[in-house]
Amino acid sequence: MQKASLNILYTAWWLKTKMSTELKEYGLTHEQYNVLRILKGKFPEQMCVKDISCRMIEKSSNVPRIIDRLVIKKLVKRETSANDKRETVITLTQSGITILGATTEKINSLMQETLCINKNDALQLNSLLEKLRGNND
Amino acid sequence: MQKASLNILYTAWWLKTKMSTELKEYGLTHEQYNVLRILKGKFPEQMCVKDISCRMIEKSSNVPRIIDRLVIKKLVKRETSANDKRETVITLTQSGITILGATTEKINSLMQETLCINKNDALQLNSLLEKLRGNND
DNA sequence: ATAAAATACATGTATATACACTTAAAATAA
DNA sequence: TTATTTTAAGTGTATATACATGTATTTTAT
Repeated sequence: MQKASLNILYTAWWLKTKMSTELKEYGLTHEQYNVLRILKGKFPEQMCVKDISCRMIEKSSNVPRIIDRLVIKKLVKRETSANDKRETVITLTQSGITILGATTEKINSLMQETLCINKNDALQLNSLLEKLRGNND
Repeated sequence: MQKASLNILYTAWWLKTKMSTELKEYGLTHEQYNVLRILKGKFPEQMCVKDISCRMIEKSSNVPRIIDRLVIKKLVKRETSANDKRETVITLTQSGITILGATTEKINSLMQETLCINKNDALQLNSLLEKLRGNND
């Protein structure tokens, strides 16, 4: 059980490292990539910061600051919402869509090549991880 | 496969968060706790920074700076090695041993209480994770 | 023995995490 | 309507990650 925990933590680091290596080629961090992917999921709709936050893998991510960097690179646009002036709505730019397409392809083939896992194993792994967390969230 | 990756990343974050909550009570971060545990593994022998580094879960951890904080809290002692003046040898202090004992107990019972996994599942999970990484490291 | 290469650690920088606090705006209560 | 509470986002701080660079020491090659 101790070992399983260490194994999960290590594997997560291993995965992140592999992915980050690919992403670096496009000047993206793993977290910036996540935000872009979340935005893509709703595109062409806009999303507010809160909605992005609650879809992040790491729930304590500081999304406003990740967006700062994406704005600098002109991969997203940030505007105050018209309906609710507290909200900031984020939109993927054309440039963001393009870079996301290229990186997603890279990441997918990385997965195909380096993850030694078949469909059954993946299903079993998912169910074990969910069981471990007690399916509480 | 995509889902399995996200599941691993999420579960690692979930685990870290649970552990950090316990550790905070003792003013330790997850990474500081890891360093203390690694030192404990060799105690009463000393360890140099390099040997600690290569035992860290996240291999890119910046161990000198984690040690900075442990030194400030007087949980470890840092000295230049007599044999090789390039090396810095780190020793657990009595205070470090005490705090590590208390936190390890806390962490262990946290694991017992919150991880819904039995021996067989743990073994299976370990083998799936190792398979996924291709047993390359 | 001296020069070159390698090693161990420290340090600098950009980004991220974790969490507290601030501010503006909206929702609710009085 | 006005006051209070809640919400959304931004900002500040400490710590960590990822990686490049610097510096002292040791090893190796010449």
